[in-house]
Amino acid sequence: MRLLIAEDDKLHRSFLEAVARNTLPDLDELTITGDGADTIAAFETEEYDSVILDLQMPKVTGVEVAKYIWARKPNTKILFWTNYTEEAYIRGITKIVPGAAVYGYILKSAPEEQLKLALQGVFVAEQCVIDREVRGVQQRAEDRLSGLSELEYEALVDLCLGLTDKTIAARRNVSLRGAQSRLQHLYQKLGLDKADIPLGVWGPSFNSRTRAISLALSQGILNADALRREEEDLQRWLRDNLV
Amino acid sequence: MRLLIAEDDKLHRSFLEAVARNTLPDLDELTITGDGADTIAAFETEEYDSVILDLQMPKVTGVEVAKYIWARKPNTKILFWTNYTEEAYIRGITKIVPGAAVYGYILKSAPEEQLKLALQGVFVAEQCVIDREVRGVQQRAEDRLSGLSELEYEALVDLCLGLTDKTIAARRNVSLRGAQSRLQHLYQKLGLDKADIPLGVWGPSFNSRTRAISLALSQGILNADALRREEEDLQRWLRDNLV
DNA sequence: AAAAAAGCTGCGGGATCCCGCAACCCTGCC
DNA sequence: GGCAGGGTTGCGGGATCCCGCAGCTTTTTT
Repeated sequence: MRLLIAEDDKLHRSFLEAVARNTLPDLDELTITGDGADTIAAFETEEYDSVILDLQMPKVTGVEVAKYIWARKPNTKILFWTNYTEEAYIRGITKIVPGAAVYGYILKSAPEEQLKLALQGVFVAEQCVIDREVRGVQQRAEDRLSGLSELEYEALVDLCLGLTDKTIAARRNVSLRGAQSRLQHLYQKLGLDKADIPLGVWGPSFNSRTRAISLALSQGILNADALRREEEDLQRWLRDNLV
Repeated sequence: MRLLIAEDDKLHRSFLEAVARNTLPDLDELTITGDGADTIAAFETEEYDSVILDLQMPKVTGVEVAKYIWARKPNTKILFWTNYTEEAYIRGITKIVPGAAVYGYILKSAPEEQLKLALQGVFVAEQCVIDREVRGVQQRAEDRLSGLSELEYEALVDLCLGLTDKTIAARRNVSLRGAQSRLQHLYQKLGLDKADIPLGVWGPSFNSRTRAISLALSQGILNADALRREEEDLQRWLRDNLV
């Protein structure tokens, strides 16, 4: 068994190494990398069947690394190991996980015992091991009443990047009204129409557009990391469409 | 010497404990807490002259804890120990540090050697020890050309919370035009007028209001944590001003 | 004391946003 | 076939936002 560990915090790194070494008896080879780019580089020169991935790494996210890995070797077993249960990450992962891949999702705050179980479950028994909390978020995201549809999520991203309605329309290939319509649905889903809005005497207290961002952030649907990644996509698109 | 360590990640917790124990010879008492509320509780029952604070803790931030501590015992020595150099935190801290307090600011990513030096510097020699990187951010924030003034920062916060111009005006006790004027300056400072904006054929690509949020987040002027705290202030204000 | 800088304010107007209404696709289902 | 549901589109209008211009006060600088 050949294991690759990608984690930028050195403490967690050595901790993971220690636990892996005495939980996985048939560990032949172990490599450790500190950021996304290194991880991909390592994966290019060597063969690994198992990977532990920290999601928030400088420059290249864990999600992107996973995407890269699965694009090449879809049967690589990946254990995601992260701090928070941000919906943005979970959404990103469930979008790229190939049909019958083996993977796990565990929180850094989980007790060591759980980590050991996850290691064995994913890498030895080849099961999917998803943390309870994470599973909860996943459920909610799939629920089409409380969760956002893919279209609404796209709209949210564009909104948070600071685009105008017109630009959103152009980017997503819909009419102006179409873009506005998506935003409208987004507002509803986020609960912007609800009594959530305490009307003062000065009319409505909130600006839907910016309030939507605020809500999305506080509910963990989006985070700064995810936004940074989306910003790059946007810049690429802008370059290609300057006309 | 009585030391209090507040840190939610258990790995970092034990690491800190180990380093503190063999760097500070005259350590009489050592308490460790895992979140902000506990920290404050501990501080209420016992006396401590030195504290190590993680900034991002669940519920009550390190900044708030520091505020509490310094409000009672201004000569408590505090070492802030955190992951990132978010301007929001730095701004929060420099706002509450009492005149001649002894404190330090060090990054989790710093080598162990630096941590040891900081421990001794702050707790023994009673110097202020500020990490280079952090110092850089601090400088820029104080620079009135690149940094935001307190007023502009307030406007940014209100903007990010999703308020309308009208509500901002009411909250900050200025006229409607006054609020808009602040926003206008904010946009300038953030570089929203610059060539940063690649005009497509569809006119301007960005909505100033939302783009400002995007920029502020990506530049680390604000973060989700800081916003959550501000949201609470806002809710309080809303309650008091429903007329 | 004079000059400069920073901030607040009213006015006005063009651009943008938000959204109800109605019509028109599709797709899937009875 | 019929029919409901999700998504898109055009139209129209009221609310909001953005900002230049000009005048005012306050603070800081010279």
